[in-house]
Amino acid sequence: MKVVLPDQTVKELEDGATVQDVAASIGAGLAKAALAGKVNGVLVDVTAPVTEGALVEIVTDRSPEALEIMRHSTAHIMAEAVQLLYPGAQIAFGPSTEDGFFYDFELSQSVSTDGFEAIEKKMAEIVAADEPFVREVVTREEAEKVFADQRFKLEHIAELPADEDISLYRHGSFVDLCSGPHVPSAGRIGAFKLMKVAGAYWKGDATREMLQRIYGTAFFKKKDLETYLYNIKEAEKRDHRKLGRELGIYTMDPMAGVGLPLYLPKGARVIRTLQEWLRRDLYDRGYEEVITPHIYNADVWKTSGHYGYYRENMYFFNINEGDEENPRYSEYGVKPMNCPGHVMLYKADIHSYRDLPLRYFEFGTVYRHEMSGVVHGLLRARGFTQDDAHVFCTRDQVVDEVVAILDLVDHIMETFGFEYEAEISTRPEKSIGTDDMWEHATDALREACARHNLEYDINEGDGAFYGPKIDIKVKDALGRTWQCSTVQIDFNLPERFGLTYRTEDNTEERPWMLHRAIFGSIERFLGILIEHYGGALPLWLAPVQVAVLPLADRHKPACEELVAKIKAAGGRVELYDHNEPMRVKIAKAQSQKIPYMVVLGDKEIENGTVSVRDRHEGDLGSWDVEKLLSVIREAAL
RNA sequence: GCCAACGUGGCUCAGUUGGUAGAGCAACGCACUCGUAAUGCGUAGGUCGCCGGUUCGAGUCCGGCCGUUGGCUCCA
Repeated sequence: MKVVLPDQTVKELEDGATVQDVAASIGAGLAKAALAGKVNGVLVDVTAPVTEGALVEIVTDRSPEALEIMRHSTAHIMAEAVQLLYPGAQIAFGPSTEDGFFYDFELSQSVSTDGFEAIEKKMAEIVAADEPFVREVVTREEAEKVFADQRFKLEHIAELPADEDISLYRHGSFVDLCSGPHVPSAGRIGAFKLMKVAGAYWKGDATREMLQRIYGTAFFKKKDLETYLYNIKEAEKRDHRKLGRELGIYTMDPMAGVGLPLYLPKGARVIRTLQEWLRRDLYDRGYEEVITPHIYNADVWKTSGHYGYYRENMYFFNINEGDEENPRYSEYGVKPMNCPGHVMLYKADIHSYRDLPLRYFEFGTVYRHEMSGVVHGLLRARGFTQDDAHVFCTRDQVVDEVVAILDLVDHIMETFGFEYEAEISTRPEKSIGTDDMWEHATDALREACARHNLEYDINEGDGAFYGPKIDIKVKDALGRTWQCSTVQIDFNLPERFGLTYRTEDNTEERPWMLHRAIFGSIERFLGILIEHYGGALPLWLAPVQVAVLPLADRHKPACEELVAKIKAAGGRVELYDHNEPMRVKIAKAQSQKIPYMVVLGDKEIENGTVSVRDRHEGDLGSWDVEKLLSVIREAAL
């Protein structure tokens, strides 16, 4: 059984304590009450009968686990309220999640957020009534009887192992198939709030019925809920779509088509700066830049296999290469990836083992016809630019190359202060290549991670059909994780395009091919950066680094001179020459998150100084012009 | 693609039970020439996403389409 105790008490007990230990620690009376589920602030599971000397698994009330239990119970109470308010509701699953819980329903009439108030009110009544959660263990036949009118539950029961006991939790009028644990009674539920409704497929299967999912959250303390809601509001202020517009980064025009962002001058500046920054690093690391076409004859896609497998997600078109009288149509496809181009470049020459590894990189803009429902600002667009590279090497060089890529990932993520997680995806069921190749490749990825002291999760069977991969995921301001960097081994394209190299022994060998991207999509990475920094990009990356603010019209000529000097120092600068009071100019520059605002008035012009304001620190006082210029020079690439 | 909600000037939003569109910011003009987060006055700007229906009359009600948002599924 599981007991949730106050944090302080837990410190004195270890897992595996007996009921007597708990009693000794918190006092016999309290323990007895606690184990009976009657002490406020002490959650007690009801999964097992209390017997003297029984082993107790102890969980602190501040532990995530206690919160999870309580949230799951809140989900049950929500489902109870929904069943009372929407008679005939079919219930599906209702687990706790990272920041709350949800429950899936099939209802005769759809719920919208307008219905939340009524549900929350009903939930509050249920909590006030404080009825106990009661666990029951039943046979399959009994369970089928209980859930005779719940088709999703019946389906689920049928899938449970025949010999296994089935546990139910009853609460008030509500009963659900559930392994628990739960709080002892509804009164233990803390502050809760319903958050949103969404559609979700039964069992996550797109071919099954769409259910209505209600999301909510709960905390032990009202204050924690309020903090949570406040944090969401703060995170919304960082939304890259909102900031992207406010800061003049990009825009979307519905006429252009879904998921096709147009980059405004400031957005273009940032993207080009990011590219230039990375380009220099890549040259240092032995990469060579290449440029390949945006469209290819369909034959390329037939050879690569995309024509067969990913046709639906590509943009194909026909063009008349003859004339009106004798039309001769050729089919072309816009590239959804850069690999075939790099493969063709490899094929343009014969290669010796001495050439390897060969590292081609390209800022390649690709177009993928993503499903309409998934596009999301810059984070998931239909057109985007990959910082794509392909490494052609020998079998023995794979580990070193992957290590080098992980080094690069580390350097980039560290520069921006991103925390990231790594995942290795292994061989899926449908895949090509030999066992030996998969084993060697997957081991190479593991070894590279080990050498790099990079911890990773294994995503069994989630590799691409053509090879295993390491994915690197970073978290955005709203806690969502986005895949950025990826390292993939490809058994497919070298084979399909017939790539070879000459070995030391003058035999022909197939090179190994690695795909890798660090930003993944430069535009997506920019979106994540905007949210990460709340729009206040670091000085070296900011589209405008300095705003020059004349105090009055007569100071404009001096300001123009300063602007020229900053430009000459490699700085990006804007002159705020509207006739507005200084506070207005400051406010505007501040809301544009410009790193430095420099004010020129009579005093500064006379002394040859500038008055500098930092977007975070505020007024920095007087600087020599030269000091400002050296800061700018330092930030230049 | 699926479910739901939403769609009013460049942006943020108001518009009562259907009676013929309004504010702030931004823009433009004038005044103010200003010392660190938003000066005053004025001008201009909208076939209320598109198409169809109901009605004497539709921003408002109904249907279809397009788009946006939140999720689900997907992401070579």
